[in-house]
Amino acid sequence: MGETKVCPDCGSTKLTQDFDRAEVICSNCGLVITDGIFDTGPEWRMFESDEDSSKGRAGPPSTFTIHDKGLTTMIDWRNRDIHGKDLTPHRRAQIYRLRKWQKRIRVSDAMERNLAFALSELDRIASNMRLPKNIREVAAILYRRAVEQRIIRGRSIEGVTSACVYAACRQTKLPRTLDEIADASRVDKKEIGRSYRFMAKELGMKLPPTNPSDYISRFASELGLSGRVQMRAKDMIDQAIRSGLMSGRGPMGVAAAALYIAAILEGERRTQRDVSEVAKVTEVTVRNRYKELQDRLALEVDV
DNA sequence: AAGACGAAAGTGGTTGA
DNA sequence: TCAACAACTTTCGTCTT
Repeated sequence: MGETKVCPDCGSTKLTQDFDRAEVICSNCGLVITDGIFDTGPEWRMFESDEDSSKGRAGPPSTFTIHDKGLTTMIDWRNRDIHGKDLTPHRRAQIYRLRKWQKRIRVSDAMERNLAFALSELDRIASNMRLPKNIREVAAILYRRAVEQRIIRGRSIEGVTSACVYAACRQTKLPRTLDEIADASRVDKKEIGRSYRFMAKELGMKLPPTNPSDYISRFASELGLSGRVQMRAKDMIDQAIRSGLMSGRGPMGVAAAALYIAAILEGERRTQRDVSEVAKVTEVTVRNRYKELQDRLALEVDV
C-alpha cells in the first residue's frame, strides 16, 4: 500500500485502516473505500449459534439477555477441585492460565456485547425507517469509531446509535429529521441531538448544514410528483442559495416551498396542506417561504 | 366547501453577555 | 446562567376558487 489514495466521496486523504478487518475508511466522511463488503453479520453474532440470531427484529431485542446464556463460565478463585481437595501444583498452574484468559476474553466480551446490542438496535431503527443498506453500513462504522473513541461513556447506547443513524443519513445526502429518528427509536429528539453534536465534535466530522435539495426527491416521490418538478425545485433552491437568500431558514420549509411552486409551475399542483404534511412543517411556513421565494427570485407564479 | 392567506400570540432552541 | 431573539407553530378569521 504505497500509493496515496483519496476518498472518492469527499476528497480527503485521511484514510484509516480499520482494525480487525481489511478495510480502508475515510476518516472524514466515514466512507468505506475498499470494495470488501461490510458485513456485520458473522462477527458480532459471536458464538451464540444461529438458533434465533437476530433476524426477527420486532420489539426490544431478546438476544440481549441471551448473550451470556451459559457461556460466561466463571472460574472459581479457590484452588480446590469440586470435592474441595487441594490441587496439584501442575493443576494450579493450569488453572491460573485459564483464569488469565478468562479475564482477557471477558474484556473484549464486554465490548462485543456492547456492539452486538448497538448494532441490533441500529438495525432495528434502520429497518423501522426503511433506510437503504449503505446508510446502515455507514452508521455501523460510525458507531464502531464512537466506541473506539470512548464516546459512549456516560451516554446511552440507544442515544448514540440514533445519533449515528442521523449522521449517516446526512452524510449520505438522504437526511432525515431528528424527529423521524426519534420516532423510530426510543430516544427523544433532544438526546439524539446532544449525542450527535458531541460525536461530530469528537470524531471531527464536518458536515455542512443540510441542503434543502436533499429533501426534494424524497418529498417529491411521497407526493407523486414528476422528475420535472424535482428538477425545477432544485434549480430554484440552488438559485436562492447562491444569491444568499434562505440562510437561517429551516431546510425543510424551503424544500417544501420550492416543491410547492415547482408543482404549480409544472401543472401538478398540490395543496399547501399536502406539501406541508410530507415536509413536516406547517402550511404557514410553506406560505412564508413561498412568498419569500416568489418575490426574492422575481418568479411569476400565476396561481 | 375546500383551499389559500395573513395576523397575532405561543413555543423551543440558539446565542451572547 | 439567564435573557433576548429569530424561526417556526398554533389558532383563527377572512378571502378566493
